[in-house]
This record gives sequence, structure tokens and C-alpha cells, in this order.
Amino acid sequence: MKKYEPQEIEKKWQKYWEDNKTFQTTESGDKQKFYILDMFPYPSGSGLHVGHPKGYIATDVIARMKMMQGFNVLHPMGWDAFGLPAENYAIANKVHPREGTNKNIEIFKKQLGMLGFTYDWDREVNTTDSDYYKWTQWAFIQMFKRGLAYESHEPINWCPSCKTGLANEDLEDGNCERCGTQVEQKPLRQWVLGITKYADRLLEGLDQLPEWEHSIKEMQRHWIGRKEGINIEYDVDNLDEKIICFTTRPDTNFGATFVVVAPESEFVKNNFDKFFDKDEIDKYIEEALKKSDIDRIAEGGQKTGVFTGLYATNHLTGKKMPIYVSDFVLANVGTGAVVGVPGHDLRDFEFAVAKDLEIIRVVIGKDGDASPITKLEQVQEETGVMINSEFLDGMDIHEATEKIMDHIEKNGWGKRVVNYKLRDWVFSRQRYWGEPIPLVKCESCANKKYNYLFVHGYTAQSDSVFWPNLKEKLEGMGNTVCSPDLPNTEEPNIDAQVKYIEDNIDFEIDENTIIVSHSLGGVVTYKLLERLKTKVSKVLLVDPVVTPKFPDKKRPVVEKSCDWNFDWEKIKGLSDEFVILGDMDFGTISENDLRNLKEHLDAKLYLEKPKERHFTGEKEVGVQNMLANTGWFPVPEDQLPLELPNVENYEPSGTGESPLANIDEWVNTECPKCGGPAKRETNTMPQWAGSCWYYLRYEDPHNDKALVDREKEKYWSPVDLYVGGAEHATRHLIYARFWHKFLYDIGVVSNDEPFTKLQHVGLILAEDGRKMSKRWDNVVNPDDIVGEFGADAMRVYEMFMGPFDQPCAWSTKGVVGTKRFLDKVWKLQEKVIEVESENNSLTTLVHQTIKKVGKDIEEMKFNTAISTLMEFTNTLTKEEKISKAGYAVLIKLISPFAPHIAEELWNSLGNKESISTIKWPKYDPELIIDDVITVVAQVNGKVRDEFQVAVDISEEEIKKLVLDSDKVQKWLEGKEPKKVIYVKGKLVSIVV
RNA sequence: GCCGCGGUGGUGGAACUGGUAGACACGAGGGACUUAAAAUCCCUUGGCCUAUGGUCGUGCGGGUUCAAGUCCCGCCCGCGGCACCA
Repeated sequence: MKKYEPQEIEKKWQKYWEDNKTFQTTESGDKQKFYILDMFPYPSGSGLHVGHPKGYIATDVIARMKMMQGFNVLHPMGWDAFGLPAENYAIANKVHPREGTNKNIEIFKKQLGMLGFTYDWDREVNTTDSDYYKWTQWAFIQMFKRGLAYESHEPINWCPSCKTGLANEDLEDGNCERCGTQVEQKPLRQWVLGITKYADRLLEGLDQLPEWEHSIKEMQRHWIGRKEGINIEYDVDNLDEKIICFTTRPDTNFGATFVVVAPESEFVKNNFDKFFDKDEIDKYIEEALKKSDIDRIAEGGQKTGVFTGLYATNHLTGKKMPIYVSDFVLANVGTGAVVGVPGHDLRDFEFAVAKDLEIIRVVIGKDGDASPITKLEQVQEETGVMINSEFLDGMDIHEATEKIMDHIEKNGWGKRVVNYKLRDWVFSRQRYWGEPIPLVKCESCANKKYNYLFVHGYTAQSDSVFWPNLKEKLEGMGNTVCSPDLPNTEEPNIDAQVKYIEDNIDFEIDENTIIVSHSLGGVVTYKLLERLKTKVSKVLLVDPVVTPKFPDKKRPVVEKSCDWNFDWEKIKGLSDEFVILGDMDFGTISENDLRNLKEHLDAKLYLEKPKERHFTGEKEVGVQNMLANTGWFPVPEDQLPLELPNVENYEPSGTGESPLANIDEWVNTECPKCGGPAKRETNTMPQWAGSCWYYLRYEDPHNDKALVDREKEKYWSPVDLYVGGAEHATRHLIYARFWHKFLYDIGVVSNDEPFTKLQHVGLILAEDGRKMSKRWDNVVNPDDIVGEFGADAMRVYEMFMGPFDQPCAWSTKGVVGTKRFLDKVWKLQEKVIEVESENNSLTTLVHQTIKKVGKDIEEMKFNTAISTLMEFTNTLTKEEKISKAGYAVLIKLISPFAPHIAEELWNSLGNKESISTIKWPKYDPELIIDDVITVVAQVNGKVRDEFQVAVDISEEEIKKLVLDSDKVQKWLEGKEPKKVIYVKGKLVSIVV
């Protein structure tokens, strides 16, 4: 027998798999699919350490088992390669970030290759390839078109060292997550993604994910931070403006004694001249704004603030509540103003003590005093005055809260609202190495005013349900809006309605006109256009009627409203831009009608889920967004990808402009709308952009017509198992779910959630218990481990070291142990003889092992799967001779963990095919039952004897056996047993 | 402060829906082979005691049960997340 030389056989089999394309994946109808995904790495300059591959090994083990079980497995790998380190390296060394990135990818790929993974490298993706980011840009444009990507000038987190704006998710304790520098609040022009519009769906979706880890779902719930409460409006003495305070505890409002506003709040800005001591307040605000959030928190409970001289009135008690400015109130939380209830809130209490304000505890709840108990309760009792809360007395908190909210709303003092901790996603970075944001700004288009003609639908009236909010908005921006009240809405006559419009419109319909029509107004619009001579600028058809065939079979009179013959060719010529916005539930207008109309008019069709069915809500965001005229236009889709240009200097400017702003010939371009001069957006996307949808690209990596082919997407999605670090719980995993839901809404993907099962991998720590890091000089390089013990030993060790999801310290000694195990397995080949069946006891063990190993891998309990294999191996080692069949089972079961040695041993047994193509062994449920079992005898709960008995022994027999035993008799001490309990196949418990 | 997870030998860790606590492995000790070492193989390995037996023992204190690492109540400690969030 040859010696086990892992380095030799591992290279051999890796080459075999590559040459034979063993792991190439294709869509195949006859097998069930299984999509197993790793979080793709950022290819850093320092290469892999021994901790990185743990998750990849786990997915590879499962992938290999699933392949053998007959699944069509997709197990891909790629590179999340945009980001700061490559850019910083580029700045320091004056090379293109592309060069460093490619070099790092090469190193990573080589290191991963050493470990024998089943990746199909034909499906490799790289977020920095323009073929890839073309679709990142495309998805962004779809969001932009639906108003989900918008421009903002709000103050955001700014890292002075990285010189870029950051999202809330990019902070760690108020510091830049990348470099640790304390962030500042800085007003900056930026692009923001409206993730908060998806907050509720992101929250509710978690309930549909039973196979996600509890802890990660909890983290996401907290991050989204949904809070139901009420905005209470208080009158302020000598002021026209009301002050609005958000609270989740209006039930304590009888105890409200003051109001506090944030220094940077709108209220302060608007009413500063009415304040009492302006100098002092001005000084306080200046000081407060200088402090970072960290400074504020560091001061802890030390409350400071200044009185504005103004008073608000508590509706419930008539009490005059002084209004203060204090930095413990944050402008971007709630309404930026807080009503102080010092009897029931610790912060309010501290403020009241600091400013010597009145403290009242109210009577609610079962004990008449159920509000939060604080450390300062004692003090409160001493200083506080108890009052009752009238109609709330005796109710529990929940009931009282509902009652008081009803009361406040009924009196018009406020409105229920939902607030989220989640903020919209700050999506622009003032850096070079990222996807260019594919937008163009045209100043002359931005300044253009239009004449809007609104054409409402069946039974509607222009001044009732027909988007009054939109009319106001457009007029506010300097446009003209004409919204004629069409006659005979109950029994409409389209021709008469067209005539009515022509007679009553107060402007000429020409190239400055935008027609917006809803429902049956669409039909009126087609007829109106048929009669026109000049083109209009744009026609927006919102869930328009096309034929009188309604999926809900309502509106019979509509059929008689016109002849339903349209000259589509003519109509099409009367505007260069037709846009259809459809309700994707197709409750009123059928999908067929909408798609036909799109064809007739060569229109753009957008499908959405509106707030109310058929877009009948007062504020239809989708409609509003389609009409917003900001002068920003997306780069036309046929011009994508918008490639990242080369620059001389990658250095961020620090002014809020990216290095791209210096390339005049790139920045200056043509307006896609009017053809005039325009400028490109120069910000780039954050590193997290590319990872929001990469798992879809693996399904169809080379498609240049679509982000992903619909059929391939339907075949592979959703991801069955997703494995990666828990640090992505509130960033990548929220972002990706958000993008996925959006892509679902626009019909790109077929499921609402991307990942069916999510499992986080526990970190591998260094031998000293700290994180592996260059800084501590405790990094273990996989190349060394593979060189000394082989990839198989390392794979087995990482799966054996402990529960998969738990952090665990590395131990090179432990690898010695798994190498010994593989040596034993290797040596067993000497004992193999050509017989078909085992002796009885071994057969049972074989089947038990098959069952246990398969189940454990399925449940990701790799450590116990391996210990089971070790026990099996140890038993075989003690045998004189072992059967070929039994040994084959061992090799098959080991092959997911140690694929190289398995291939080699499989091959030396005389097999020609790769073991990965062989069927996973099946166990026989009849054969896993032992003939002989051990039954334990307990006296008063203590084990006193044990018996080897036949498995089918009857209860009477075993009880007799136990009671007759000398040892048991000794412990009974002659007493009569009170009770004898038999647990089948386990024990007999005697109570004396 | 709030939320979540965890605490078992010298170490990493096993233990199904309550049923023999410590599987498997590392380390340690002893032995075999060897001139010697490495490698390999065998034995021992939770504590204590009067040792073929007994007794204690799964962070601490109570409880439920014939029986608790596992369930309940009250604490302590560690890790992770969130945090002047109204």
C-alpha cells in the first residue's frame, strides 16, 4: 500500500475535476434544483486566512451531498470587488484599482482552488465588470423612474478621512466602519434610495422566513424599528404655528408638563425671532451643533437646555407647558420635538430635575401606576404629584393608549402615525471605485414649465378623488393645471366628454402639454388625440381602459360609451412619449389590455402596486413620481453600461464631489430629453450596490439582454440555502431583500423573498482567542495548513471544531487529529476483502451511520456527522477484515468532507467515475434497530444496575428481571416498591 | 438601559420530544515498537473517598417530576445587536 500523500492526490483530483468540468451546472428539467450560495468575498490584498473558507466548506459539503442525492446543484462563486481598499491602494501606488483588484482575485481564486470546491467557474461574477454593473445601473434606473431613487440635500454622515458620505448602516458606534474615524453631520447633495417605503414589507416578510435564524430576524426587526404612535399638535401662545410632538405613550399625557425641541429642528428655525432670550439660545444651539452624536451620548444623563419663552397648551389638562431647546432631542427622530412627561420617562425626568420643572405621575394601569419603573422611581415618588387620568383610570396601558389616541384624533388634536428607525439609504459616494450613477442633469429641462391636462375616469369628479394633491404640487412648481369636470359620469359618452374638454380647456393643447388620464379617461384621451393636429409633450395613462372587458365584470354602461374603434397609428404619432402606469394586481384593467396598449402606442409600461386599487388614492406616489420634473434623466438604457472612465487622480476631493467631476469630456454630455448640453452625475454607488442582486446573476451570468432570464430565474430562484457572516444582518441582507422586493414588483423576479434559508457562520478566532489579524500577528494561512496536512484534513477540521454557527478558536493540533483520522481511513483499504455482506452487528452500524451522517449534514451539524464517521472508522479498524461494500459506504459518506481522498480510494476500489456522480447511500429503517439493547435500572432516581436484553422484551419480563436483580434488591432494602415505571427500551425506574 | 444568544472535564465540544452526563477529538500520564527520536499501536484520564464499591458533579439559589444539562421562578457572568429613538 502507498502512503497517504494528500498534496499529491489533491492536485491530481483538482485537475481531474477541472479537465472534466465535473461541476458544470446547466438547467435540467428532470432533476430537482438546489441553489446553495455563499456570501461572495471582497478580494482583499492580504489573501485568505484560515477562517474565511469555513462557510465555503460547509456549503461545499452540502452541495456535494445534494449532488449525490440527485439534485441539480447550483453552487457558484464571485467577487464583490468595488470598494475602498482597492482605491486607497491605487491612490498610494498610482495604479488603476482594476489592476490591484484583478491581482487579488487571482490570489483568492488560487487559494480557493486548493480546497477542492465544487464551484462552476463558468458562472463567476465580478461586480466591477461593466457587463455586470450594466445591470446594477439598470436596476438603479428602474428605481429612479419610480421615484425610489431621489435627490436630497439633507445633512448626512460624512467621514472626513474617507471623504465620503455614508449610510446609517455604515457606522459602528458613530464611527466610520471602514476607518474608525468619527463621522460628522454634513449637508450634502446626494442620491437616496427610498427603502423606508418597503419598511413594512421588509418587516412582514420576516414572518414568512421560518428557516432564517431567529437572531438575524430580530436584528432586522430592530433595525427597521417600527413604532406606532401619534403626532400631537399643540397650540403655542402668541404663535400661528402649532408644535407637533411624536409619542408612543400618549396614555401618560395627563402628566405632560413641558415640551422640548431639537436645536436643529424646523421649529427653531421658523420661530427664532419670537424667542425670549435670543443670544443665550443662539449660543446654546451653536454649542449643541458643534457636538457630535458621540459627545452628546458621552454626557449621559447630564441634561442641558434653554427656555424659549414660549408656552404650549396641554389639551387634556389646560396646563401651560414651557417650550425648551435641548440637545437630547434629535431633529431626525420623530418630529424633532418631544412632549415631556417626567413622571414616566427617565430622560424627561432628568430634564425636569435639571430645569426644576413640575413632575406628575398619572394613575393608569392595573395597579393605578403602571408606567415604566425607573431607577429614579423613589425620587419621583418623593417629588411627584399623583393625579388621575380621568377616563383612562384603571385601564391597562394598551387599552389606555388606544382610547387616548381615539380621543385626540376625534378632537382634531393629532393623528396616528407610524415611525421607523430605518432611514432611506444614502446611496452616493464621493469616491472613484464604484458604479457610476447613470443620471444626467439638464438645467434647461429642469426650468421648463408645462400645461397639464387631467382627464378623470368613470364616475369620478375632478375635484373629489382625482389626486387633488398632485394638482397642488404641480401648480406650486409653476405649472398650469386644467382639470375639467367631465359631464355625465354615471352614463358617460366619450365623444361628449372630448367635446367638453375642447370647449372648456383654458390653454392650447400643444408641445407644452402633458396629458394625464386615469381609467376611462384613457379612452377620452385616445379620442381627443385622434382629433389633434399638433403633438403633445407626453401622455401618462394611469391604469387606462382599453376595451370594456373588465376582469371584475363591473361597469356595464361603459360598453355603450363609445364605438371602441381607435386609430392607433394616428394616436401614436401625437406624442413622442407614452407612459402607461398599471396596477399589477390587474383588478380593474386586465394585463392583456395593458400589454396590447403598450404595443399600439409603443409606450413604456410600468406595473406597480398602488396604495389603493386602481390608483384611486388621494396621494398616489407612483403617479406623482412619474410627473416630477427635476431635470434629471436616466442614461438611455441602450447606452448602458455607463463605464467608469479612467482618471489621472483617484484622490477624493473632499468637497463633496467625486474624482469623476474633474473629467470634463465625461461630465459634459447631451440631454437625453432635449438634446441640449447636460452634465453627468459624478457620484458613484456604495460598495453594497453590487451585492444587492449578484445571486440572480449566477443564474444567468452572460445574459446581455436582461438582468436575468425569466425562465432561468424561475428555475433556480429562490436561493435554497444562504451562508455567510452575521455582520451582514442589517446591511447586505436588508439591502438585498429590499432590491429583491423591488425587482419582484417590476416583474424581474418571481418570488418576494430571495433566500429561503439563512445560516450564519461562526467566526474562527486565532489560537489566542482574539480575532485573526495582522495587527496581533496571529493569522494562520491556509496555504501552510494545506501544505502540511492537506486540504481534506483542513476541511474536516473546520467542520469538526465545533457547532457551525458558534465562534471557535483555531487549533493546529486539532488538524493533526483530523489528519490522523484520514490516515486511518486510508489504511483501512488493506483490510478490504471481496465479500458482499457484513456480520450482523456491522450491518446495523452501517445503516445507523448512513442515517445519522445524512441527517446531520442536512441540519448543518457537521461536527457530530464527523464524530459519527470517526466512530464508524474506529470500529472498522478493530475488525480483522472488512467488506468492500462497507468500506464503500464509508468513502461515500466521507466524500463531501474530504473529497480528494474519497476520489482516490474510490478509484483504487476499481471505480472509473468520479465519486461525486455516485448515488448517496440509503439506509434501511429496519436494519438500524439493534437486536440487543441496554436497559438501566433506577432506584429512587439513581442508576443501580443495567441489563443487556433482546429488543422485543415485554414489559412484564423486563420488570421481573430488574426486581429480581441482586443489586436492585440490595437498594430496595426489603421495602415494597411504590411504583415501577418502564420507559420502553431505556430504563426501569423503581420508587420506594 | 432594552432585545437576542449562551454558561457542561485541563481544552474544543457530545447528549433525540425530560430517561445511563462527558460521545468524538485535542492535551496529559503510562506502556509497546525503536540504539534513539518521530510516526504508529495499546491502556488510563470529571472531582473526592475507606476504590470490583460509594459519593458529589452541567454558572448560583429555589421549584416541578419516579427522573432535570434539558421544564418553571429568581439571580450572576459572558458574547452579539440596538441605544438620550420620544
